[in-house]
Amino acid sequence: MEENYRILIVDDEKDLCEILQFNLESEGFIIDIAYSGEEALKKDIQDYDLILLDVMMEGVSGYKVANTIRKQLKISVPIIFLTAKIDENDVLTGFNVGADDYISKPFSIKEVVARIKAILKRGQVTAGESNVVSHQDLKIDLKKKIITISGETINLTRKEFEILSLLAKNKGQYISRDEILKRIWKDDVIVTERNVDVNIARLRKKIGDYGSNIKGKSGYGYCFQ
Amino acid sequence: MEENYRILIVDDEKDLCEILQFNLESEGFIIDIAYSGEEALKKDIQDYDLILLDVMMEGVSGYKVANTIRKQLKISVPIIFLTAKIDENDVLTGFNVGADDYISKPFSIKEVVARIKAILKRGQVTAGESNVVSHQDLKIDLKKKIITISGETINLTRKEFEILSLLAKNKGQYISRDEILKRIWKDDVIVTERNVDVNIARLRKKIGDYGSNIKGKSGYGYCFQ
DNA sequence: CTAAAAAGTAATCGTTTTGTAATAAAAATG
DNA sequence: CATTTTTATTACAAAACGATTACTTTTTAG
Repeated sequence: MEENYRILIVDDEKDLCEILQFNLESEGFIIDIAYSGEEALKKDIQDYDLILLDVMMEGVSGYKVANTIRKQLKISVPIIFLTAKIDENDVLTGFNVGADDYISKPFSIKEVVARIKAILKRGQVTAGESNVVSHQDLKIDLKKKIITISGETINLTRKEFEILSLLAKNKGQYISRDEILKRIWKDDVIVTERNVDVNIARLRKKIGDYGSNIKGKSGYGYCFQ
Repeated sequence: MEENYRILIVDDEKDLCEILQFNLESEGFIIDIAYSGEEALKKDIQDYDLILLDVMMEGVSGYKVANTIRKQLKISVPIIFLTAKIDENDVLTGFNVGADDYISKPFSIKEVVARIKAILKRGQVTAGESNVVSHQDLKIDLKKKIITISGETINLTRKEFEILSLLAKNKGQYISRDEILKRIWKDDVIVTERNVDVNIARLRKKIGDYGSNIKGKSGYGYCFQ
């Protein structure tokens, strides 16, 4: 594991934190610690590659932290829950807030390391593949989230970018407004389908000549070609 | 999992649906939900890569849904049954109607995800490519919802496309107007049977020479041959 | 806290699709 | 073969759909 992954440990048991820190650091990870939920949320979550999160903490619980990270901060960093509970219901709650794994205390350090590596590896594979979609002079860098036309950067908003990416990734195929909403807006908020239209219009304007590459067809949706 | 697989969850337990939805979405799947068998059959089954189907539902049961998908709609999308029953007989019935897997409640989310991935991986070859029905030079891409004649795209409206697909999927078989209405118009609106005629006429015109492949027979309905 | 940017809403207008009804043509029936 | 029933076609009307605009709310960043 050559890359130096950053891991945030969130647990109010100081001793446990230190044991984890020591072992994970000797595995080459960069460790940061928060001793409470409140403290964790003050960190720049974006900066970490993985979070080890204790479920049972005074004040803001681990579930609450995870929920905030997912629903409010909208960060998809992998989360591994640490818990003393072994109840099936808890496992469900954990997954409910988007946990990537669930380790019950007491656990062996080996196990924790193995799971962390498994998850980080999993993310790497998908990260590795090509992340630039291009069509003639229009290039979409899916990872950097920028598009360029003849090398010149076009300033798109997040939604505009997502829509263009989605359409470009499915070149030649019509995608319904409903599907676009489902895939880009998820169900964070309930918005009208007109919203898609409006964003398409803004997008078309911004990408100039390429605007006409986005076709709309009654009853089918939009298509990039 | 880079490709965005679409999964339809059919279950009348709303909570369970949501847990599944949340977790599968965080795995990168695109989720759609139907809270009953009836609702499921109104969806465009063709659009999904996999269906998670509860067996025990009020009204139209999971078995019935699966049966309709296989026998009537003639769609070979993978189906995973979800069930509280652990009776061996039920397992048999499930596989009988073409289930690809069978998961008993209560199940862990992990298990569900693992099985879904296994099935999608298995069917990778077919899942990626689009489902095409062809007759000589006329090709109907059921997923992209496009028809081409000698490679040239023919512009069909949604209803026209649906009718042609239905007839082509049941090549050589007469389908009554009543049946066509039931399958394509569902019971959204009540329209006269003449409507079918009109759409057939429009369709025939658009597909040129192939128009004569759509036969009408008094008292029987229409047939593509 | 304020200003700018982004996202969302609503209203309007033009277009496409769909539905209906009238009529002509074809098929079935006796 | 005449009559009734069913089907095909056409023209038109209604409804649904989509693009665009102006405006409001929300979010972001300084």
